[in-house]
Amino acid sequence: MPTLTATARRNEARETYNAFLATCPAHQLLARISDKWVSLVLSALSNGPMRYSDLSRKIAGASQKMLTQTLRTLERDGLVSREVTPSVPVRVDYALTELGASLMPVIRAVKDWSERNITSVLAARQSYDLGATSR
Amino acid sequence: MPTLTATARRNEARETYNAFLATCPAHQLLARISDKWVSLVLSALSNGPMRYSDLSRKIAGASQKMLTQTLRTLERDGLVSREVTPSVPVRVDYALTELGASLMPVIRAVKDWSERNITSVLAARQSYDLGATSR
DNA sequence: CCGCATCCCCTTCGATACTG
DNA sequence: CAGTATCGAAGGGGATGCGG
Repeated sequence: MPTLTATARRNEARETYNAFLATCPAHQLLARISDKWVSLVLSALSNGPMRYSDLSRKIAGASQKMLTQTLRTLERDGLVSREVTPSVPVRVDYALTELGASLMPVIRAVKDWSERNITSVLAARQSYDLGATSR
Repeated sequence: MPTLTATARRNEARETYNAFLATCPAHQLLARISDKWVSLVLSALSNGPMRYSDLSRKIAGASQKMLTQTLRTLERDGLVSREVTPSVPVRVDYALTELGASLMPVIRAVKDWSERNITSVLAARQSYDLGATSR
């Protein structure tokens, strides 16, 4: 049954490939920084440390849950630091670590490319969509 | 009822913010290139044009559906070109456009940063997870 | 003030089968 | 060879309420 073996081989190839992807540094980190809220949080913190509530106000689109979750993963990855002041009420300050700061130029590069080329992309989309309707 | 108005204001703030995000070039394009398969497809094509089946073999982890979908959006955004040769059987070639090629340095920058700093990130994770278990 | 836990929707993605 | 169509499972993310 050649069909079965072909399918089996495809599955095996996929597994192998995905295992490779899981250990690929570039891909892991791309996945991190491309998270919907990560770039916004890092950008906000690039101007200096902020309290949780400040971030919450600044990044109004994020739910509490997403903001906390994002900050946790960033802390875990050593990109931001978290300092708790056990006063009443509690105060928590977040700041970019050195590692986090070193990532900013990369984020800026993405941003720069985007702003330079967004018009081309938008034009391409319009032209593509036009072709679709006339078909 | 102050609670209600507070909630209402948060919702309004969120909507405004999300509307802003939807029109933000940097965010739109970050979302594009950060798609799981986009960087892989672009990297594969950076060595020269490839046929659909070649891409499918090279990027073994992607399902047919995802590969096609990815190629469609990239074509729509003007980052890759799609050329159909109506022979029997059909032959379709994909290639990077000039715009797509101009994006490669940015992708390379992300990759370079990742490879330089992955050890730091991994170390940070380990230390973070250690602290959690001992707590 | 900060954050965790629960519930629930709704999108996303893989598997499979079918067309030109 | 190069897709398209449909279905079902899985998980992201919001709303809400409680705890320190």
